[in-house]
Amino acid sequence: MTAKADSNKAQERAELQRGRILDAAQKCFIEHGFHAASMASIADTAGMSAGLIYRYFENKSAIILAIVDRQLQLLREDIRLSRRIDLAAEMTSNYGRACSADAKGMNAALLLEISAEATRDPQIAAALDRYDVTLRAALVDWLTRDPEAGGHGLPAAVSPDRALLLQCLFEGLKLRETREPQLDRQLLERALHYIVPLLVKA
Amino acid sequence: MTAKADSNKAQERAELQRGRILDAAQKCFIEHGFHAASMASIADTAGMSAGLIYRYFENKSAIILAIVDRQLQLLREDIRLSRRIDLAAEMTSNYGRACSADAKGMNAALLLEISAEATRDPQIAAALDRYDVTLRAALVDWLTRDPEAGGHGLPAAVSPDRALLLQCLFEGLKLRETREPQLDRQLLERALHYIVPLLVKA
Amino acid sequence: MTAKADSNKAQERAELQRGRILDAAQKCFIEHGFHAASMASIADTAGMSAGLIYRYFENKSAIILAIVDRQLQLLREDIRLSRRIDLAAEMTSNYGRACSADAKGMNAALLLEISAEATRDPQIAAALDRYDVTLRAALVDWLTRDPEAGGHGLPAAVSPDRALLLQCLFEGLKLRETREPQLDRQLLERALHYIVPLLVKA
Amino acid sequence: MTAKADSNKAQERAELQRGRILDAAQKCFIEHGFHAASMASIADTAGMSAGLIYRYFENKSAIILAIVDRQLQLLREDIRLSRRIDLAAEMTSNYGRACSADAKGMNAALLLEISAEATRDPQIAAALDRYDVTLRAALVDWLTRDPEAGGHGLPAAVSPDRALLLQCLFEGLKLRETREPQLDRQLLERALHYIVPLLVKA
DNA sequence: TATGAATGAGCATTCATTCAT
DNA sequence: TATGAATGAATGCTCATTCAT
Repeated sequence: MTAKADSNKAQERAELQRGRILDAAQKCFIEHGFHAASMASIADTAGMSAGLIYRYFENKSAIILAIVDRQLQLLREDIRLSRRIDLAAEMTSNYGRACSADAKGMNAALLLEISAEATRDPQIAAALDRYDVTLRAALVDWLTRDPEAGGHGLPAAVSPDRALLLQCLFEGLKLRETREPQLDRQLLERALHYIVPLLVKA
Repeated sequence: MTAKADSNKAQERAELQRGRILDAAQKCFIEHGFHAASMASIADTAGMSAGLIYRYFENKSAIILAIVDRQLQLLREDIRLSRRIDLAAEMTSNYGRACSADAKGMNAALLLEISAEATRDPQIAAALDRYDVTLRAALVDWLTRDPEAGGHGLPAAVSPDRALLLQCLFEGLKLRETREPQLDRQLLERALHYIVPLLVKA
Repeated sequence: MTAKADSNKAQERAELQRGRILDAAQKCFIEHGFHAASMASIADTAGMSAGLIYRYFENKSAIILAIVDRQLQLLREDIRLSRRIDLAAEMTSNYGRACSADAKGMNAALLLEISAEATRDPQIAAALDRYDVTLRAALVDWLTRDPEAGGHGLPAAVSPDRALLLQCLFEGLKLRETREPQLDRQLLERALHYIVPLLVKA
Repeated sequence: MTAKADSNKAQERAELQRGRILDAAQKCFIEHGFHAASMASIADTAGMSAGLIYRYFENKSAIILAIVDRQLQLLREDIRLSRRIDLAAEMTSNYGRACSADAKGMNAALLLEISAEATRDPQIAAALDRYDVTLRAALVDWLTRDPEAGGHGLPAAVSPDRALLLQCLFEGLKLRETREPQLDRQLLERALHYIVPLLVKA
């Protein structure tokens, strides 16, 4: 089964290369923005020739889209709603994480770039929309579900309001991350510990 | 004093031209983003030649900066905190206003573009920061001030927390505008009428 | 009427520039072929920057198409069928004219390039087809028309055959031009003076 | 003699591979032209890797040259002049044959491509010239030779004229094939049956 | 003041060719 | 023998900016 093993190895390597490219691209996109980042700079950052990138991605748009998908996945994981958690504490500890230009990890600046680009690129808008819809549904479910099932037992009529507010708060906080990465954590924690309980309780 | 009159007239005209250019630029920036919008398209939209723009602005960056300044001014005027207003109602009615590509009025997409650009351009970051600081101070003052003076009489220890939350809410709402311009206003109003009082009351 | 005069002058200049570009392009296309000729080489030959070409032509294809149109126009003028002419003598004297890489004038090598490209590019094929149809119709008319009207009075049933043969001979001769530009003119004249009369006579 | 046998086998295999490559290349050249056809597409069509091609051909030019040689060989075989044949009928039945993109058989589009390229590439021009000279000599011989020896017994002074005309007719017809592959065969046959006898008879 | 022709650097992308495996 | 990853130069094209008019 050498052939099969070889094919596996090749695919593995391909996936590795795609990863290298995406990491580099993310760095560049954060540093310069989607449009201002050049393929040359991405190639340079990835330590490969510009031409090689096109073996792994059809074009620049495909890279952007892949980054968007990866970021939205991370964003989704940013809020874990399986059980009754201390959302305020979680949001506080998430604040500013990966705000620097590291390649992996959800990045606030990138969310802005994505959101801005979504107002023009329908594909990105669609990806964001998919994310929005799933997240909102998960929030509503989490708020409505019985406390014994890890939910908050809110009346179904109220949950959508609260879900919307939570989402706005969450995104407003992400935006703020880019402006005040050094924001006082105690202030933040106090504020969130005041408002979040009021949002998840009847 | 013909000379002085002429000079006044000239300056007036110059200011008018700058306005035309900024209006056109804003339209283009909203439609294509800062980097993708070309000077040619701005000139075209403004109904003048590309070369002429350079008589009024040193380069494209200068236009971007001027747009940022103008937008922040508008944003500042968007929230009037002189007296106790129904903030929830105001925020609801503001939602989606000027979301279309008209030149005047704060535009949500443009705020995103500006915020994204601020993570790279120090001058824009500084402008945003100036705006942030003023707004936060005004909020804190408004929350702390005596009710008789149009404030909410919150304890000075609490106001900063609430001000931060209000700002996050504002901005999260702005971001949401770009994603769900058709959001149900009744849902939005209900949600805001729930949360805003919790933020401005002790 | 300075405005009108200026506009005229500008258009005149634009037409002049287009001409310069087409001349340069033709030279390059003859020398390297449609695909191998680079925009840079065309710009260089035309003595202008590459970017400027795009003010006058949308893209490379548009230049190729313009060249094709110009060449077919010249080809059309190569055969004048208004009266009974000595076609053999005319074809002989046309042979090899403008075979060198000069910019103006029908060029045999370019006809080959055009014909080859027509097998792939539908727009070029359409242009060639238009040319073919008009030429064939003109030939048929010329052959069928009454001798008193400058025609050859051939029966209508025969003219299409002869027109086809004349066209093949004409194009075969063009192809030969590229292979034997130094072909003995006396040999050519003798041959044509033998066959052409047999083609235009009943 | 295992070594010798092995060597024979190897050479045989090499020749086979070269054939595969040429067939694929021809298909690609017809479809896209010499310059627009990529080595990758040739490799793909041949069902092998791009790198392997370079074991059998030094570079792309070498492939083009090999194709030219092979095509001229086929063209040479296309016209059998050993005996008095019905040339008109043969030309008619040949018309449009192999016009499709099959690998074997002379292809009209490819002849155009070759002829066009010959105006630039001296090696291709030389190959074409060799072909021209042989064909012309064969035609002259065929026309001059005694009818009893399968010729047409034309005076030696006339044969060169007729040979030239025949060649122009052949090639003009090849060019026409690319433009009117659906040309009415009856029209064509009638036309050729009129002109060919005039060319081979005194 | 105003134009728009002109430039030149930069962009995304392609492709013949090489080479480690 | 055969692969296909990798390179690097070249290509068509765009665009901020300048400048003669």
